[in-house]
Amino acid sequence: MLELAILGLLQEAPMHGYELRKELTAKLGAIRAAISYGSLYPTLRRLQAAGWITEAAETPATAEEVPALTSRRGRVVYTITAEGKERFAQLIAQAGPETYDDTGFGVHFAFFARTDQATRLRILEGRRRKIEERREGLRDVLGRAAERLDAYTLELQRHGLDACEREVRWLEELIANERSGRAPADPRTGTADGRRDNDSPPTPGTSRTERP
Amino acid sequence: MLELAILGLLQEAPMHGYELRKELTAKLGAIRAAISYGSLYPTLRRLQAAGWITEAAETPATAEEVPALTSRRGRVVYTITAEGKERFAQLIAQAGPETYDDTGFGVHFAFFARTDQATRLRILEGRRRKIEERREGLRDVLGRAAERLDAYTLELQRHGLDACEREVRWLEELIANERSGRAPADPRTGTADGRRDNDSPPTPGTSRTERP
DNA sequence: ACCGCGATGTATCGGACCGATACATCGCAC
DNA sequence: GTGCGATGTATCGGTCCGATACATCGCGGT
Repeated sequence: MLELAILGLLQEAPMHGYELRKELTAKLGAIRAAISYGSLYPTLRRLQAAGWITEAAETPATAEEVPALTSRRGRVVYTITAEGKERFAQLIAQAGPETYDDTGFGVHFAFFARTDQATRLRILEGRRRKIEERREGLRDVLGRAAERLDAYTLELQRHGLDACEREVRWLEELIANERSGRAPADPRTGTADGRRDNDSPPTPGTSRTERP
Repeated sequence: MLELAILGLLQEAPMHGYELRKELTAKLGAIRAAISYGSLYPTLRRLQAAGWITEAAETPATAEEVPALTSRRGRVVYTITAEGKERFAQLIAQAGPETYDDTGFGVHFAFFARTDQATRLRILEGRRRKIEERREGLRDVLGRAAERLDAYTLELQRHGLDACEREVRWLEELIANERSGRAPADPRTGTADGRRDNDSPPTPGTSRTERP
């Protein structure tokens, strides 16, 4: 999963580790707390060994100019390679079971702007199916095994069930949006989106159900 | 986390691995998919080594009786020890930072029936604080960095923000419930904390906001 | 003039947990 | 009588996290 996220982010710009982590946190903040360096750096090493990215020590340009003064330590900048871009496309397109778990889905979704519509649809539907299964499991427990569990456990299940139902509804909206008419596209690619004010708003479903 | 969950479950009854996994899945179904045997068995071994639990091969009672016929393979039954119960109480009471992340909180909450009220309150408030921080982070991104992100990523953040707000509200209810007397509002169970077993722990709040 | 301190930055290590896999038994339906 | 799904125990490689260590930079306080 980290591999996919890194490849996706480096496609926007070369970055060094610290920066990468910040961008990762900003992009995936909704689904995971913060990527640990304990996973980030080994993964970067792995990607480099595989040839998907290259790492280059940041040179302060014209090394002749400023020899050792303010020596500009470290700062390894990572750049994605052509093979890396291929790898990213492949990872995006092929959907394993892990594509539909919480983290996997979140990462895939975060890069939907780089994903073709058919794949987007496939992933959204796969996710919906998975959440529906979880929902049924919770309903079963709440129905059949309710008296075996204490009130707190039951409340936890209810809260989880609620979250499932809500997510299914959210996914339904996204799927409907994806099917009828085109979807919100990355403004940078210029496709299907000129202004984003009130004309064919690219924002997916209006899931803003305000509290009464 | 697994350690805590196993200790908690074995306090209700001795079990063998397969059973333990099923109960674990039923109890924690709202927060994690299913515990892997790849974590369960090593953890059981670890707990046994530490003396928190004992394992005993299931004997078909009166081994003399039925010697080798239908030989009743395997089936190692795990039982919690007195030290294990102490360990459980200690783990429940002491709250580290991991107590407030998604999984940690879920597990702690699932055993609130075995947790004293002061600790419950502390955990609920810690969780609320953590979620509020996550919420602020998401608001920041949606406010400040909105134009740097594509529509899908933004939608993901919005959905996450929505979930945060919802959980904070849920926690508020639970906290209020926990504070004002012990036994909340649900079904009239009469005595709140009089009888101690697994019979009728204080039922948490009615967060059942039905959808029209 | 000096110092601390928080942000920036790279990196490793042990441990928790998962997914795949292997293997054996039981009851039951075909 | 045979396959097949549920029950049941167990290991292995790999991903990721949390703690930790260490170094530099710019800034404000004294």
